[in-house]
Amino acid sequence: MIEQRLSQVVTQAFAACQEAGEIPRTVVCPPIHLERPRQSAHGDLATNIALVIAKAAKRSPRAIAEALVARMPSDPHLQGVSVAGPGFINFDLIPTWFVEQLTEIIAADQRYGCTNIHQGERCQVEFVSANPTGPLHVGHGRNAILGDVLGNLLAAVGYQVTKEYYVNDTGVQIETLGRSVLCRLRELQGEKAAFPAECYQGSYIIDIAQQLQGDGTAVAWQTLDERAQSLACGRYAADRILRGITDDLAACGVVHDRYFLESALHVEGAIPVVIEQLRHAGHLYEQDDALWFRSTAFGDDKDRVIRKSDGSLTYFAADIAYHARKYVEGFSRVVDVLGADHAGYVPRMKAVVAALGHDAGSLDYVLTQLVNLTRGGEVVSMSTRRGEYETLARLIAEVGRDVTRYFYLMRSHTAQLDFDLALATAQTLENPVYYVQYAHARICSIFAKAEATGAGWRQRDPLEASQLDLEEERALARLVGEYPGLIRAIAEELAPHRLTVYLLEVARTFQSYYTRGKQDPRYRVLGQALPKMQAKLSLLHCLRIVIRNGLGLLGISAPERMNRIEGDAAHHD
RNA sequence: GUGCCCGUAGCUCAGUCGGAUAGAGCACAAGCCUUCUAAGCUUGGGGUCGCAGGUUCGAAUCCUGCCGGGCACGCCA
Repeated sequence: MIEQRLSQVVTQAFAACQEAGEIPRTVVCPPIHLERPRQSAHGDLATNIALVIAKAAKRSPRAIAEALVARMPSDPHLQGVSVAGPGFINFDLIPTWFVEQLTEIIAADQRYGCTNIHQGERCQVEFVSANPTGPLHVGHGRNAILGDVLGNLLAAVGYQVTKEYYVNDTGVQIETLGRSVLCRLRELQGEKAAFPAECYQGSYIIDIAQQLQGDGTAVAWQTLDERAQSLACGRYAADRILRGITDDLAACGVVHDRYFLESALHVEGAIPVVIEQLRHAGHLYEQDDALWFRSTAFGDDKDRVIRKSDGSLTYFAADIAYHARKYVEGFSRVVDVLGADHAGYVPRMKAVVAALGHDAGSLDYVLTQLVNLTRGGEVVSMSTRRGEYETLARLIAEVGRDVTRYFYLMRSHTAQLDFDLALATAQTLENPVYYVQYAHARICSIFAKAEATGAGWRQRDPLEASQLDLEEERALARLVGEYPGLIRAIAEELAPHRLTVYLLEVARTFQSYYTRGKQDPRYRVLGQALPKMQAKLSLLHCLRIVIRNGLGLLGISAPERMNRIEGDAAHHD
């Protein structure tokens, strides 16, 4: 907030310098980058603009900085501006600069951090989209949580977001699924045959076969021929598995707005239509009896087959129609969250979007790297074939929703993630998610106490700036003021892990401040003269808002009290 | 072989658009509870930012080449 204000001040100074001929008119004013210097001696905020434009302006950075400072309009929040080092401009703020900001935070409340910069734009986030041939495993979990939070973040900057799951409910894999179930069914009926190696080996297939037999469905299908039975089994199993997936996702707090079935594309006849469209635009050609899409014209490594020489369509063909449909539906921005093993798919899909006449930049791919699930240092196998993998459902049951989500979000999605179950469960006391939640609970507890003593927080009272005179309080105020800018940046970069880093810093700064109250009464909130307590409570309320809203975007609860965990008693010996 | 991701403290990882003396947690060492939750806090040790060049006022960050780990390279999905 203060950053916006100061960047305007700098922009005005820049314009004034150009007016005065101190900066050539050919130099474009870059985005003003204001940062919090590591050392307090370097002011409250600093900008490097003079260093950035020095070369283009053909003047020394220091000279430019001096000129900018000389022509800088005054601002009531500034008490000093200086040029330092190679040409940084350091800003010293008046001690009470943050008061308006706190007032604004309290007024914005639940909406604090949300902006409307993308108002009126529709965005679709497609994620999970796992084939309904088996339960979700921990790799899908990362995709699910990341996609869910990206959706929340994009909504926070104004997009009208739709969270979507694309279901491949046709094709080879569903046929294999049907055959797998049918084979297990035959086994249950006493037939003796080796279970095919290419079929799904997991025990859930047997469960489905048992259910089929148990509810009499299998009997009704006995009049059908082999292929029809297999197809029926496939549909039945896919439907059941998809329902299981939906349940597992719900257990993680992930709910999609829509499940879009691939079969719907076939029913609509959407694929021939989009093929015609591409052919018309000259992006297709026939070769070796197959139909090709000239994706190399848009930067792909090689052209891609849409219709195989045997006349059948590729998976890619359906996906083209699916993506074309997204734009027809009115989404101006599309985000697909995929596993990194599908990275090779990105150039051809962007090529499709471009070939259809859209900006390829409107389609973003977020690729999640591998998740290594370990338990006490040992890698847990995730082979679907052998059916030994660790399911997401089991992870949630064992670790819990909040911890699971936080762990997935803690690391950049561009890096592989080691998810240590032993750490997530056994070391709950040092778990960062509890640390952040605890900060929230502690603040709530202080408010409850204030209420109980009859001197509760009165929101309507004006905040008296002079009452917040501690350095730590200014640091906290500055931190919560950075929140909206951070959300904007994170939504732009599609990098939610930065929010966990930020929340941890907020929690840490608060915990440190809080604990000083044990020794130093000035740091205590309760028991102060009324105006001071009111001011401190207002600050704490802002902290509470930021933690609550931040955790909310992450889909993690912000409890008002934390129940003690067994084993903590050791600390009191 | 080609493309993408990763390499930062003993371990797990942050590090924004190139910025001032590279950070946190865990682990280790020493302290702090009559008071708003000690699930906490304070202090300390610990670094060839994989290696070598380059770009420039300045590089963990950008470029090139290597080394190491992962993933992908189909008329499969």
